[in-house]
Amino acid sequence: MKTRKTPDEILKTGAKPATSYHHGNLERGLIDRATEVIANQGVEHLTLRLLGEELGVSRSALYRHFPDKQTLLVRVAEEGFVRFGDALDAARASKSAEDVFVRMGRAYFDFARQNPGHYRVMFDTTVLKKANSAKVHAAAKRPLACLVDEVVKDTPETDKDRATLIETRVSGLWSLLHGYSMLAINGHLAGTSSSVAKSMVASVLYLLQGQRSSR
Amino acid sequence: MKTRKTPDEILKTGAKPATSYHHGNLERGLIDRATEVIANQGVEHLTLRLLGEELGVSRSALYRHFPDKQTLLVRVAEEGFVRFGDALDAARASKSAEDVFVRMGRAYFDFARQNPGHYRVMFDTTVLKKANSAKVHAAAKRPLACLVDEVVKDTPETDKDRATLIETRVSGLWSLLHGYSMLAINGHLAGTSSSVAKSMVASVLYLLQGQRSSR
DNA sequence: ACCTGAACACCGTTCAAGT
DNA sequence: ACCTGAACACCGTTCAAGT
Repeated sequence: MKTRKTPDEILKTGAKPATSYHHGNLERGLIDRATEVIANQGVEHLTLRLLGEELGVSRSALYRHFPDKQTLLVRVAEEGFVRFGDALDAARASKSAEDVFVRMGRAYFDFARQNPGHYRVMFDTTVLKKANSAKVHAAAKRPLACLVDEVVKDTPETDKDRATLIETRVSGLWSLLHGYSMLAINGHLAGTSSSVAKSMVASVLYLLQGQRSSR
Repeated sequence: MKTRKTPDEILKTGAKPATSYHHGNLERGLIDRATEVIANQGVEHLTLRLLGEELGVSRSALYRHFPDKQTLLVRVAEEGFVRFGDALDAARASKSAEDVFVRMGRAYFDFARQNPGHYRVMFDTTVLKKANSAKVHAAAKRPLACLVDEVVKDTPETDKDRATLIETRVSGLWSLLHGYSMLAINGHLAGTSSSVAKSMVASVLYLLQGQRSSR
């Protein structure tokens, strides 16, 4: 357990981890290993002692790179938001407007299910609440901005009270996707992985249909 | 801080808490106080030491009534599910079918916002996952059963693949409500309390409209 | 500049001992 | 039967000391 390292890790961190960490890659190693532990066992099982042990480093070595454990988690969340934003952004390349929302819905849901550790840390209150890092807050805005952009495009300018309608549409879509993601991650949704995904897509289309009928 | 007690608490637990706990009301006191702490400060701030201190009892007194801390949390969740089920059930008394879903949506959302501590513990994975209490699992089923019942009523029997449609409709409504609840609790939704509630109701109606159009 | 290792103040849990 | 208080094995964090 103590020296469990995949070939990839050894490659990444150098052949002599105990000394190579003197050259500045411990920070990277801490983030990567923390991400793995969170994904596999959940945030609550991440301890600095275990982290140090697995990287072949003292348990207080972290403090040379981060003010505290919380800040390490903020960094994990930040990288999650960037990847999440990329995934949502990539899903926007589509022809029909309807297809965009289905693709974004799938991208959202897939990211959450494939990166449950990341997703939980990203939307956990305690981690982001008092994070004074401007970077993480900027990164957190981008995924939502993708959703907002597409809703704006899909909402005619002729509408009276257009701003309110847009806000309602965005919060509705986001809530639906966040709800499906959280319930799926926490094992509350019965059925196979693909049947749940089908339900999710159907629900996005149902909601979209209702939203559009109000135009 | 150590002996902070409201008049209500003293009334509930007796005038001489240190001795009255010998008569079997410590279990009740632990659950009530834990509920308050979780609601006000979150689960992560609940410690057995603080709990004992505030109830005027040793930190290990809990173990006479619960196997461990986790089981106390399960009891808190269990009582939450009962009250949650009651709230949803009460919302079902209505004339139009459409109104039922709006009322249930409001009841769901209001419960979550008024009992954020309870709601988080109830849907937190780590608490319920390994809870071997049959009671809590039964209590957890009732709120969802309310939603299922109304969807069943609202889905014509003539439908082909009716079971799948019902499952999709239920998971959609539940995800929408859970998403709105969690995002609101965690402070991710902008706007006033009532404007967010309006958006939530509008989204429920949008989703419902889409679901019904597929009949 | 970067890491170690002992120390500190916490935590949940156990258990012999008190009443 | 119910609770105490010391003890144990953990935890995050600090800091003087090593290289």
